[in-house]
Amino acid sequence: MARLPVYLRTLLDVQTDGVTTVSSERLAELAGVNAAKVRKDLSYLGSFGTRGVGYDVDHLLVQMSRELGLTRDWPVAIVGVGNLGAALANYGGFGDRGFPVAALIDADPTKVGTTFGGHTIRHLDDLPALVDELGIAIGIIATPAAGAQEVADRLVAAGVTSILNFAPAVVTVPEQATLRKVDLALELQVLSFYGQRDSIGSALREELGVAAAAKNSGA
Amino acid sequence: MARLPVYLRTLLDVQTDGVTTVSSERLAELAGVNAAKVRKDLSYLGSFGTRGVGYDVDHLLVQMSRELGLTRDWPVAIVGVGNLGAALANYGGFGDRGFPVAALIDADPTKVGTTFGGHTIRHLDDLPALVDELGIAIGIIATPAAGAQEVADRLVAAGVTSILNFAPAVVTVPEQATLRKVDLALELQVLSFYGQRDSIGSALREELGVAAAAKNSGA
DNA sequence: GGCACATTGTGAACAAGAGAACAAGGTCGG
DNA sequence: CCGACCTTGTTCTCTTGTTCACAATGTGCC
Repeated sequence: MARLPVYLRTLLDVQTDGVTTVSSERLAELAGVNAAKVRKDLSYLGSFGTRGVGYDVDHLLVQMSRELGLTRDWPVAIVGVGNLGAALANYGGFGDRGFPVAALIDADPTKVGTTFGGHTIRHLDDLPALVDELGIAIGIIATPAAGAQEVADRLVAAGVTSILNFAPAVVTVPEQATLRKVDLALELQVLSFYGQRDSIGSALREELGVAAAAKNSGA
Repeated sequence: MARLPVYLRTLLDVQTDGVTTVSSERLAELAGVNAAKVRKDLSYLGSFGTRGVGYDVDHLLVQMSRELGLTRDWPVAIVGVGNLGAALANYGGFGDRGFPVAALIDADPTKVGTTFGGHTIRHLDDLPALVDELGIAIGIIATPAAGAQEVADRLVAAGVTSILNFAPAVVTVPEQATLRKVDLALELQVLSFYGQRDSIGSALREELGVAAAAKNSGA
């Protein structure tokens, strides 16, 4: 379930506020979803709520962290140290949350060996060794679109079965692996789609208003 | 439909290869989806295919660009010039695709006035003026979680109705606005969830195998 | 100790989305 | 000009996910 992390974050927030129990309704409000959905999602992990009272925040956090596999660190390798890869490597938000950047990888020989953000950039060919050595669990693809599929194949071959793809390309992986994608251009295009609809909406309202009037007067 | 941009990119690829017509089946294969879904999605924009032949790539691209509102540029404002915001500002992938970064905005007085990547950072209070002046159509929230909701409110108040939220927080906007979110930590947590399941899978197989054997021998 | 109240957990209706199958319609070869 | 073939557009079915509603159940008060 992709909603568990949202609940987790919400629970951490209320925990910080000193709250010890929370009802499904309150949690739903804070997480921006339906209360029934919250209860169903939580019941999927087992029954940890007390009827009449709600859920114990600490207990729920423990269970949820365990379910999400957040009781350990998951070392991440970033493949492709271009603009985006460098940005992600610099972005501190990963390590804080249990996903330390353990390796930077590129295929460009002029980049390999240089240091960036405390990491020496390694060559893509070293991937299997790095996986063994550092226990890489997750691979982030930040290459141009053209190289994405090959990188994914190599990651899987090296034993990395969790992949996050930032490249604007369709990538497929064998069933044993998990692939998620973040496509920034796609998000913007979807926004532009809605923006477009809204703006032509206002423009068309007049025109259609006129057309409708004409049609009415015509009929 | 969030799949249109994927089709668009795929069509651009095949166009580059000199292909002039494409069947729904081929398009589906390249886009990684079902052929029936492709036909249904495309028919939603009107009937542009020719039976027995397929879709004309150029024609489809024109129609699709229009539908997605990509016939014009959509100036983007990035709010929050921390690690992530700076990374996004540096990332060239936006401008190329019709989403030029028109403004960098922050609330921190020590950042306001400094220049980054060719843009002078402006204060959040200037937002309405910037929207008028530069025609900002899309706002990107790259602030810490705590400030995200306020920024969203201000964006909407200034007339920006398309918002992309990178902050790890639940943000709500009025119905007239469109909000999409990209949550990097969430993506990693989902991956860790699957990774966890797989690894406990192998660990549990033994244990459950033992347990099952014990149960069998006991019965 | 029992009763009213609050809240969970779940079953059942409902809506949305995906996939398969088929009819309509156009193209190309003869 | 006609027929075989190919591909679209659409309908129908099925699955999946969401929401509603209610019974089960624990808590605190009297």
